[in-house]
Amino acid sequence: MPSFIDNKSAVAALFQKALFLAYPALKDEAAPFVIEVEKPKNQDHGHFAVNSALQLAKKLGAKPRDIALAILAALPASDLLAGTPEIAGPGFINIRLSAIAETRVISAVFAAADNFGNGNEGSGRKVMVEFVSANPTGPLHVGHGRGAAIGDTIARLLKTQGWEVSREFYYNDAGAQIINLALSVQARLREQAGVDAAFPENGYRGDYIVEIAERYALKFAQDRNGDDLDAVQKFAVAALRHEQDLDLKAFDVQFDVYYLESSLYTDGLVEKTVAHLVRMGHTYEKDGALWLKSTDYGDDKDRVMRKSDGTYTYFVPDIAYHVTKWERGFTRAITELGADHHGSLARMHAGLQAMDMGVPKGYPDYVLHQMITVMRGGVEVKISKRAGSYVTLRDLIDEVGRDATRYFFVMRKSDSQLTFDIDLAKSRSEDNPVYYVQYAHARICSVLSLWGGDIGTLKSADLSALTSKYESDLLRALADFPELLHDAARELSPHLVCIYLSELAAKLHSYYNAEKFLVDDENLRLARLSLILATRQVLKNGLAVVGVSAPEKM
RNA sequence: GCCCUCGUAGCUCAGUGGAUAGAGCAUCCCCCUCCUAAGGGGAGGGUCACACGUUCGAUUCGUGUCGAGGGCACCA
Repeated sequence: MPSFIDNKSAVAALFQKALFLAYPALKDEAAPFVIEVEKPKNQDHGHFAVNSALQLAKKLGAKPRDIALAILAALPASDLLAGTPEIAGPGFINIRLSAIAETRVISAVFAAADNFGNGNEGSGRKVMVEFVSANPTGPLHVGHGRGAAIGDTIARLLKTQGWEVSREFYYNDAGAQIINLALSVQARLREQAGVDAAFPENGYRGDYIVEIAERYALKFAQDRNGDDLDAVQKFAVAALRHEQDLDLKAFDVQFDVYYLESSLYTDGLVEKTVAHLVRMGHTYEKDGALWLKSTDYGDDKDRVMRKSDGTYTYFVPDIAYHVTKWERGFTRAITELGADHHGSLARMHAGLQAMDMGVPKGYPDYVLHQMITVMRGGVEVKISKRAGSYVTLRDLIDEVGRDATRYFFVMRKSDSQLTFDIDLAKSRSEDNPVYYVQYAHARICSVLSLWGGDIGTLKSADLSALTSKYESDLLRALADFPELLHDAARELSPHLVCIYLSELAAKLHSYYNAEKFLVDDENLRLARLSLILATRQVLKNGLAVVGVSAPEKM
C-alpha cells in the first residue's frame, strides 16, 4: 500500500521543524516539545491551527504572539500551504492548505482502493475479540444485537489496522441455567402430555420453550414426558444454538470459533485450573467451600470457586477459558459485553493474575455497552428471558432491516445508555441515518452511470479545476479517513466511523446541490467526477467497516 | 453503604483543554422545466446537572454534591 501522508501529519512535521529552528534549545530537552495540530471548529480559522505559542508562553517567558512570529519566520518553504499562515487571537497560528496538498488524496484513494484508510499498527499480531457470548437459553434480544454490532465492527476496525483478528463466541452451555432450561422444557413436555407437573420457579417462560418441547416430543416419541433430562437438555441447547446462529447470520456476523464452556470440563481444564491455583497457594477452605484469595489481586472480596455441594461456580471455567486465550497465543484479547456483567471484570483480572503465568494486568481489554431501554407504544418493554417478554434481534432485523439495525447500534457511543423506540425505528425507517449515507453512495453511482464514460480515465484526471469551497471541504474530509480509522480502532469506538460517514455524506450532498457534475467543460467534468469517484470509494470502505451495504441504487 | 457508566437543544444523541458548543427528529420559512427532494439552504431553540479546584484558557481534567441506569450470591 502506498504510504499516504495525511495533511495534518505533514503540517505538524513542517511546524515542528520551524519550532526547533526558532528555539533550538527545545530540541535538546529530555522530552522535546511536540507540536499539536488541531482542526478549528470555525472555518474562518483555517484548515488547521497550531496552539504551541500559547502553550510555550510561560516556559519561554515570552508573549504568545511573539513566539508565533518567531515560528513563522523559521517556517521552511513548502507547497503544502496556501499563502502565509496567520497569527490570530491570543496566539493561534491558522493554516490553510494549498490546492495541490488538498487534491493529493485523490490518487492515494485510487491507488489503495478498498484498502484506502488502512494502517499497519497491528502488524499481523493476533487479537481475539470475544462478543455476544449469550447463554443458549433463549433467542438473541436487542441487547445482544448491540453487542453483536459493536463487537463485529471492532473486529473489522482492528483488521483495517493490520491486526490478525479472531472472533469468538463463548457458550455457557454448562451450569445451573442450562439445567433450569432443561427443567423448563421438561415441564412443558409434561403439560403437553397431560401429566400434572409444576413449572420450575425460575423457569424460562417464553413461548419458544413450548415450541422446543413440541419438537422434542415429535422427534422422541418414546419420551413424551421428557424423563430423559439429559436428552432434553442436549436437544434444547442444540435448538437454541441453531436459532442464535440463524439470528447472527441474518445480522451478517460470523465467528471464527465457538468455544463451549462444557468442553472446559470434559477437557479437564477446570480441574487443572483449580489444582494450579491451589498449588500456587492462592486458595483456602472455609465453610466447606474452596475460596480464591482474589482480594490479593485487587478484587473487593474473595470468591468461592468450589461450592460446598462440590460443584464449581461459573467463575472457575471463566478463568480456565481466559487462560486458553492466552495459551492460544492471543497476546491481546478484547471482550465486548453488556454493562450488567461489568462486575465480573475485577474478579476475572484478579483470577488471571492469581494464575501467575505472566498474563498482563489489564488482560483482557473490555468494551462495555450500556443497557438499552426499549420503548413500544410509549411504554418501556422490560426484557426478561425468564418472564418471556422479549424484543428479539430477529424481530428488529425483520422490521427495520439489517443495515439500519447495525448502523443504529453502532452509531452511538457504547457506554451511553440508549433508548430504542421500536415504533420510531419502524415507522420512520426512511429517516434512519443509514439511508442518508447510503444515498450519497447511490447518488454517485447514478451520476457515474449517467455519464457512461470509462471510470479508469478518471484516475488520471487533471484536478486543478477543483477550486470551490465544496470541493475543498470534500477533499479534506477524504484525507481525514485514515486517521479516523486509526483513532476509532485505538479507542475501540466504532461510533466514530458512523459520525465520520454522515459528515462525509453531508458534504457530498451539499456539493451535489451546489454544483453540477456533468458540465460541458470536459476538464472540469472529469475533475469533478474524479472527486466523487474517490468519495464513493471512501463511503464504501467506511460502510464496510460498519458492516452495512453500499447500494448502487435506492 | 461500596463499585462502574452516564448527566450537553423540546426529544434521541455527537463532540472538544482553546477563539461564536453540533447533528438528526420536532417547529417555522425557502429550493425540483436542471445529474434520484431518501436531498439542499435558512430561522428559532443551550447557565454543556451544580459547586469548588488545576490551567494562560475547563463544557472537556480532578474532587465533592445531586440525579439516572447497572453491578455488589456458595446465580450465570
